[in-house]
Amino acid sequence: MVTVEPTPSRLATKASWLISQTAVHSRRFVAEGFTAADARGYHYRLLAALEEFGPASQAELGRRSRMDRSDVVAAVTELEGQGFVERSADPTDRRRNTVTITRAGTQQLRRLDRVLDTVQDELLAPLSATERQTLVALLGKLIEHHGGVPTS
Amino acid sequence: MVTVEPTPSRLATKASWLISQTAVHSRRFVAEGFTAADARGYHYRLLAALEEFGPASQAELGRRSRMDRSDVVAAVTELEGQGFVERSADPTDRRRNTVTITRAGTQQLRRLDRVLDTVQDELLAPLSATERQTLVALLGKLIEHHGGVPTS
DNA sequence: CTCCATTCGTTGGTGCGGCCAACGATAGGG
DNA sequence: CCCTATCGTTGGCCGCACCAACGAATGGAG
Repeated sequence: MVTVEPTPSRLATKASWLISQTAVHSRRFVAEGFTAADARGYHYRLLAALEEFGPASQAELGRRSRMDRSDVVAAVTELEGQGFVERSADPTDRRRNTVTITRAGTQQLRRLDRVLDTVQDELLAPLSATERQTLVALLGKLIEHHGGVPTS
Repeated sequence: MVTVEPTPSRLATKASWLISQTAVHSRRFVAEGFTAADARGYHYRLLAALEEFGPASQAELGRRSRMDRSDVVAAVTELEGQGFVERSADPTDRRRNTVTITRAGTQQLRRLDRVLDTVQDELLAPLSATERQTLVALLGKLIEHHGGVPTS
């Protein structure tokens, strides 16, 4: 069956645009939920990395969560101010700061996790469960290919 | 069959992160190709809208290409400086500027189109033709749902 | 015909995410 | 011991998206 579509607006054929545009919507949703929790994307990424892989130096954190060292500085400072992480001097290497997630930080992480789950539902609303899985799988494949996820 | 995966790194389960991250890669590719052509994302969107729907006022252009009026001003000014569009006073409404794409502008659009096709291939490299179609379809569905594409 | 609300172009500013250059301090291998 | 690499930090830049406000112009209601 050939359905005549209303001209797919050339943009709609460009994956790069589709992805960027979807990211815009996603960011909007995330921003809404996160500002309510007084957090930003970087915060979640740092907290998640800390919980998954344990305390680490800031440089190491940057590698794990794919952030620039300088951005880690700012984010850690903010998280520290909120009491979600602690900076301590690394005794074995005085160049390093060991960053540790606090109890409150773990709680914040849980909070943000819930926010992201809500976002998930809003963002993927028009997709069936199967489609959602497919989308996540495809995107995962892409990211895996392009530099991959910090998995160790 | 149960394959033991290396712990999907909680981030990899968050669609919002997957999308944002994929967008980052996409943006990087696009930026590479576009800076070579001395263009930016906004430029493509404007040129594409102009070619598809014809000359329009800046406000109208903003609606078509989902940009803020103020950003349209800047982008049109740049495109005008490059000779890709022309600003002319609308005789029927002196508030409006009628923006028209030039011959050179159309050529630039073709150029950028080719760039985006190249980006497409790099970005979607790990996906089969079928998977690419699926991905595009799913993303299209999402965008359609959230505000949709400027199709008229 | 006179108001009033609306639209348009424009200016200027905000925020996030991502990046780069440079610095002083420290570590560590040749 | 020197040289290179790493670490934290500062300061800056870019792209994209968005908002507030302004004067100029429009158009409809009374």
